[in-house]
Amino acid sequence: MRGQALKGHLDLLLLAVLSDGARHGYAVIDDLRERSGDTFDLPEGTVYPALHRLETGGYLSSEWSVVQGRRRRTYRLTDKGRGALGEQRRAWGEFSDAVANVLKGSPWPSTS
Amino acid sequence: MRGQALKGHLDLLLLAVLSDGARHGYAVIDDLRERSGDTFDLPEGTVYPALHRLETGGYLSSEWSVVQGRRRRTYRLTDKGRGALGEQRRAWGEFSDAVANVLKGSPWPSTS
DNA sequence: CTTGACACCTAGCTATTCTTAGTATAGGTT
DNA sequence: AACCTATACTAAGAATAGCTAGGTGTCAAG
Repeated sequence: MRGQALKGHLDLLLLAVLSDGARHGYAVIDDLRERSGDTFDLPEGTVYPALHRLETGGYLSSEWSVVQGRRRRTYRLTDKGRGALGEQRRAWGEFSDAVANVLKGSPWPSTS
Repeated sequence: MRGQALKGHLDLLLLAVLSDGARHGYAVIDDLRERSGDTFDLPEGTVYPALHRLETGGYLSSEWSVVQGRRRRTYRLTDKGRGALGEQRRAWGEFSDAVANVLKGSPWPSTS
């Protein structure tokens, strides 16, 4: 997963993971990696700022706690966030269908 | 299709359209719009520079002609371009599968 | 007491698309 | 003739947002 294929789709992924239940940032990263079969192994510098942005936008709320001496910030989807997830899912469906339609016109190479 | 969901996927789309046969830039734009069901209605300022970039990279070759008084630059996939298309298809498949896997974990909203 | 996993943070860079504006021909309309 | 629309290409700058790279600190294992 190099390149910037993620652009514009990161929020969808984060909201989706958090719609499963509240999690702290590090756990979001782990979950995303596992659920995607190692395809999305995102750096912290990508995920933390994105979570902050989503919270600022009112899509997430957060709460601090301390577990075994380590501080954690646990994020939870707000109603607005849940609504946004639905919209982003819709947009993803439209986008991926459109790509599929463009691709299906052209032939596959001979199994490189 | 607002936002920058396209980032990182534009080359794939252009190569796919051109793998169907040589076309000039304007025709690429039209084709993309039609094939995607109006989802990808890209501005010229997006497509032309991208075609130049692909040609500079050796993925496309171009040829000038004049049709009804208007000059046209017709682009054609090179072998390198065809190889890149295969690789980009693979990458798209991996990407979209990964997104699907992340999404399927979380529940759908109640049909907004 | 050093290493590695856990857990968080931010400033600045970079890549790429989009915006905006311009050139030019052909054909139709008023 | 003047004007508009569709066709067709181009360049320069703005804007977005993810990534790099660096930093803080805790805990458990070797």
